Order: sequence, then structure tokens, then C-alpha cells
Amino acid sequence: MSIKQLSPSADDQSPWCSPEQSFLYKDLTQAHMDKLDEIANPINLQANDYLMHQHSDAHHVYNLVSGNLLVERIASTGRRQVLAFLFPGDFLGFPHNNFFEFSVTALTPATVAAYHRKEFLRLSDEIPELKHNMEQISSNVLASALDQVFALGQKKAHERICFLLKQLLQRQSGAVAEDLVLPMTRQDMADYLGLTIETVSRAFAKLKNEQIIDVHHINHVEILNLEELEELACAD
Amino acid sequence: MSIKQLSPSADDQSPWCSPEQSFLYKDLTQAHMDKLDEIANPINLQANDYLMHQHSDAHHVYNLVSGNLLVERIASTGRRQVLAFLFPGDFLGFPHNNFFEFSVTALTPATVAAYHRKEFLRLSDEIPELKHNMEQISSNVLASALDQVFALGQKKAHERICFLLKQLLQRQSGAVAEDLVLPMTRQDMADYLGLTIETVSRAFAKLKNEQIIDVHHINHVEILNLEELEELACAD
DNA sequence: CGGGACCTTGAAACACCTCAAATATGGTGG
DNA sequence: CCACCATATTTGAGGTGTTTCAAGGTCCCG
Repeated sequence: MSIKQLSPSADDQSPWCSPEQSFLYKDLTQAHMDKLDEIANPINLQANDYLMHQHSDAHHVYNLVSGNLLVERIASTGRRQVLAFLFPGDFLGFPHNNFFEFSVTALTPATVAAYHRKEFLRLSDEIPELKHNMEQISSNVLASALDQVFALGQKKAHERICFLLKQLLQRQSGAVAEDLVLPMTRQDMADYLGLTIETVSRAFAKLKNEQIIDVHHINHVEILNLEELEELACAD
Repeated sequence: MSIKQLSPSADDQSPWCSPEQSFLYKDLTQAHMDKLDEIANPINLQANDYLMHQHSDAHHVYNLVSGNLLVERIASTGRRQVLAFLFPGDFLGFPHNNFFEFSVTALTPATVAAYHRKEFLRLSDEIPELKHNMEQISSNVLASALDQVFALGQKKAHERICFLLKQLLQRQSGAVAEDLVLPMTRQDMADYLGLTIETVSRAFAKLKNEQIIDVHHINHVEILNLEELEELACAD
């Protein structure tokens, strides 16, 4: 099955995943995009489906086409840390690790392009721009992880919530301050930010009370005071 | 000045930084090691010297030869997060980031090999084994960052201390359970683990009281019960 | 309309933080 | 070698933020 069958567009000249959406495709020629598409296998996930499990062999790498994913690590004690939320265009799976030290699950129905790791590596050796994009992506992933370390180490509960909201606003394509969609549950946010679900809930109440946000619907938030939110979020 | 002048060995056939010590040199031929050495510039640091400052241009990448370094990020609010402790053989500086989003300072007198970023990249394009080592190093750095996220998000104070001690025991070459050296201050540990200095001190007291460690000297610890320490440290 | 999952709110407990003081450490000059 | 100083660390008491436990409310879907 060709990956192109997933594309809403019937135009065979355009890649199924546009370069505007995905960092992976940045600066690639049409011919190179086609080569990538040739080795791509589409995977459709329902909400709560697992794309991969912790400690599994890393036979594939992935690119998220649509929907939202969650990356988590669960300890033997049952404690759960959410490591990342993924958005369309995000790349997943480090090609130089033989194992995935995390699980990945779908928050919403999602479509993922899967590449055999070896084929992908061969292609990235062949296409310098692709290799370069991979290096940039690795850099960005590390930067995100370090931002999370800073947030968990230094910020208070309501600041961590602002950190998350700011991140969602930046990374959700098409997100606007008037209607920010939260694709994850309060528990997911809590496990991402190193808090409990109750603390997350109280932090939302506090931010609402301070007129920084308004919660229109459980998963729809309006940013009323973006400046103040960023002030609270950053601290760097 | 040749980097070899730093080597305690007068043997010009052996690299100044041995492959046993440094991941960067893994599987490199003698000729390739020599090429690396040719573009290396030695830097000597005293304790508390800065190797680089946050937001500075990344003109170089580095390899730590001797001594211990600390990687930190300081927010505009003054809050400080220690991102990593570095040991001999550790690589530093992502070649695909144009800026350093952290500062690096010496905990002890240290020697660092500096490489011009562009020359280093040229060489890594030329030597596949070097490129491969870089990819492995990037993977390992990310893995460490994710471990830290888990620790900060999910672990209690004394568990975080165990996490740090276990890490030091693994990464300090030549470290033994009978005499583990702590090259950093309590404040550094606190800022690494997202705690205060007092909490770190009390966590040490608790672990000592429970006969898991013994504090021979401020910076010299004996691990009395490694199994229990790892049990507390891990939780994954 | 009913049931289950998710979310919010309240009260009490706890871990960690803050502030303050005491103690220990390491370096320096006599 | 010792006294002295600045700095780092420990310890104590009290306060705060977060968690825990429990109850009540909301939303969604059949």
C-alpha cells in the first residue's frame, strides 16, 4: 500500500506530508520526498492505541502525520512520567538507539508514517538534507527535554501549567489564544509536569481566578493574558 | 601548540585521550585519532572557571580530558538548574546547535580539548566512525536528560539523592562503593535535583541513619547497601 | 435517563521550603 | 602548628505548597 493513499490530495506530485508540516521534509527536493514516501508505511491509530511499548526493539522510526501522541515511561513501581506530547509533523524514534525506553500511545485518532529503521538510515546516508534534518530534530528534542528538566526542577505548579500551555500554543499548528485545545487528560498533564491531578485542577482554578486564562470547556482554554502567562511560564 | 604536550605520556604513537576514556575515540584507527588530535586545542581550567556562557555562539565543541565540569542554566529570575555533571571522556556541545543554551563551569581543575565546530564537522563527515560515535553520544545525552526528567517528576528527595549517587558511581571512572567522591557542593546537588540545600543535607542524614551510606568526609561517601540504594534510585 | 469516566473541591497530612542559628571545613598568615 | 576567617554544611523550628483521601459535580455516550 502506498502512503499516498492516505493523502487527502489526489495530486501525485505533492508529498503526502508537506514540508510546512514536518521538519523531516525541510529543504528536500521533490525526488527525495518521493523516495521517503516510497519506504513509508502508514499506521492508523485509535485513541488509546499503543504505537510502541517500553523496551521493545526499535525496528522503525516514525513521523506523525495527524492526531496527537503521548510519550510515557512507567517505572516498575507504577509511577508514570509523561516525557512528551507529539503533534503533527513531529518525528519519533532515535535511529541510533536499539531500544525504545518509553511507550507511545495515541491521545486522539492518529496517522503515523512508519519507516524501517535500516531503510531510513540508508536513505539518510544518501540524502544529506535528510541527515541534516535528523540532526536538527535531535537537537530540538534534547532542547525540549532540558526545558522540561528546568520546569520540573525549578517551577511551581501554576508556573508548570503555564509552561505547558505556552508550549501547546506554540506547537499545535493553528492554535490561537482564543481557543487552545488540550488533547490530553488532567492526569496526563499531571504526569508530564510531576504533579497530581488535583494540583493541576487547582492550578487551573488559580489561573482562571487571576484572569490569566478562561476554561470554556474542559479541553478548551482561552488565554486572556498571554503576557502574564509567558512571564509565569518562562523564568528563562 | 599540539595537544600532545598535555599528555603525561611521551609516546607520540598513542592519542592524548585514550579510547577507553572517551566515547568519542571509540573504534577509531590510529590515523583518525591523530587527525582529531591535530585539530584539538587544549584548554586548562581552574575550579570555578567558566568554559562557556549561556547564549554564547557555539564556535567550538569540547571533549573533557580530566577534571569535572558542571552544566547549568540560570533563569532571568535567578533560579538555577544544573543540567549535568561531566566526567573525563564526556563530550560537550551539540554540533548542530548554533548557540549554547547553558553555561559550563569547572568543579575541579580541568583540561578540555576544544575543536573548532566547523573543522570538527568536516572531520566527522570524513570519518564514519566518528560520525557514528557522535550519534551514539547524542543518544546517550538524551537518555540522561530523560532519566533526569523522570527523577525530578516522580522521585522523593532521598530517592533523587540515590539516583545521583548511583550515577556518580557508574560514571566516575575508578569509583568504588567504598569511597565515592562527590566533586560538587551540596548546592550543586540541590540545583541538579530540584531541591534545596537543606533538603539535600537532610536526605544524606536519613540515608546515613538507615545505614545505606556513610559520610566519611563531606565529599567522600561510602555506599554500605548498594542494593537498597539502587532500589531507591531506580524505580524503573 | 442512567452509568461510568473524568474533573473539581474540601480538609487534613506530609514533604519540602524558608529562615535562623550552630557547627564544620579549608585556607591563610602569624 | 595554631588561631582566625570566610565559606560550606548541618540542624532546628515553623510555614507553605503539594499530596492524600474523600466527597460531590460534570460530561459523554448508550
